[in-house]
Amino acid sequence: MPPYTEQPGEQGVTIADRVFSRLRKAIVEGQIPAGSKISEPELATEYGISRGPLRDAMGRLEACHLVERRANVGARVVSLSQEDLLELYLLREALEGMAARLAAERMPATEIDSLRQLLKQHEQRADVKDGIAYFQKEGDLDFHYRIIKASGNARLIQFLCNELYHLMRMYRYQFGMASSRARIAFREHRHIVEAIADRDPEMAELIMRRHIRSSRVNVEMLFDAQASLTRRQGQDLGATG
Amino acid sequence: MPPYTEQPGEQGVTIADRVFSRLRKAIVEGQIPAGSKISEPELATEYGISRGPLRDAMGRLEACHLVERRANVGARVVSLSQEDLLELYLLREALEGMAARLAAERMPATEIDSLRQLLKQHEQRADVKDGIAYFQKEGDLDFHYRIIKASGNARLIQFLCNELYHLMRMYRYQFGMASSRARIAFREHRHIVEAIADRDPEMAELIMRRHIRSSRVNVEMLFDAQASLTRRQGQDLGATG
DNA sequence: TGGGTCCGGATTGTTAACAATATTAGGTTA
DNA sequence: TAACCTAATATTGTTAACAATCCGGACCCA
Repeated sequence: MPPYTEQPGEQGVTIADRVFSRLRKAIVEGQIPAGSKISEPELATEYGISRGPLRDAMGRLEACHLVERRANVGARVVSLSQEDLLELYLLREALEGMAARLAAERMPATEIDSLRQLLKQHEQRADVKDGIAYFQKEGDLDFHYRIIKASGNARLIQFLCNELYHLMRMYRYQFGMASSRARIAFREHRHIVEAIADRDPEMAELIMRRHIRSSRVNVEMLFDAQASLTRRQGQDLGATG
Repeated sequence: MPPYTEQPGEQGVTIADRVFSRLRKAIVEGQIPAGSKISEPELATEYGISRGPLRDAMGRLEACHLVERRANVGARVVSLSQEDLLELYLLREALEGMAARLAAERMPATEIDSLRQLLKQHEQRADVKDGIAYFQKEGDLDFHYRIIKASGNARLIQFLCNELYHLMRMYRYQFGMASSRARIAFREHRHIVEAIADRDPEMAELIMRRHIRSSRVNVEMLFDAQASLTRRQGQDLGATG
């Protein structure tokens, strides 16, 4: 009875590949809590493998910033912070702005059509109530994913889609930032596509940057509201205690 | 007689740390040729270590894009291409533009002074003939390094200074792009510092982006000239052969 | 009671042997 | 002669045992 059985979406020829995918999913979705310590022997026996490929997988997780290691001490799942999320938004603003610029220069007309269809799908689902969550969760990422791919810049794609993508997903899972911005974001997406279709790189970059910056500001306000709320709660506790 | 003796600049507590630094240096400086295959047992015996920490080090080298691995096949030193270098310049344009923007917002006045002093040193050395090469080789990187650090964005710093920095150094070593642009580049550096001192983020980003784009265009022209040259040589060979 | 030192347990880093995979050379056949 | 199959070989992936390092608690001392 092998304790490790392959699951869909865990493609990869070597054990380290598969356990990497599996661990990444567990971390992103919070099954292994953020900030928690990871014991190598424990995980190894749990997955029914040896420590060798596990350490390999851990190294890759470290490379995409999902775990942090200290020599002779151990590894912890990365702990998410509000500051870090805001920093990530700045990175995305710069890089995805560039991606939009390049997409406007190079994206084939057929793919632009395909992108328009994607937005139409989003529009239909956005009418449904549950659809908003969907839109925020995966649809938005899908859209950005496509623009990045359309940039045709292998390094840009590699960095955003492999190294940062899962970290962003982790933030979405754990902070769960569904918001009233869904409709506004959707409209911004349409403007971006229009700029790309117009072959206007400057405009495409500008709108994409503003789009991401708006998301950032939105999140920032959310954090501020949260902070003032907890502060008030703290005061209440102080009064009653 | 241990075949492995620590060298300066190879700090790191674990064997994997040290061999990683050492391998990285060897690859960047071309002692291990670009595109060449890496044999694990060979390197392991050469460094007097086992394959375990070597594989660990290889994994990290892969993470910063200096080697490429294929399962059950092996690892090769990354082979540099002109297209890839041009892609890298686009990344830098986006990210270092953002870094300059942030630096203009946050860089302490004392550090701005220090940066001015650095430029003064460059100015003095730029007068010397050998100085131009120095300026192009390390001085330029130093300047950009400082701006990036001054951005205060940990992710930005991490990505540019750890993951991409050594790859850029590798390109400089192997393509050796000293050029007549040294003086122009120096003047652009001064403009960037002025914009930062003026606390003008827009301007700082704009100039930095133009600065990097100019480098990119310069390299592009160099490649074109090179290509037409080899093409002509090919024709000559065809005529004489 | 507070601080410091030392020891034991647990965890990580490292090693060498074992298993599985891909490449290459050689032979065979159409 | 060229294409294909087969087997040998070398390389990588994996495992389990060994060594080095760090963390926590007990003990001692001021």
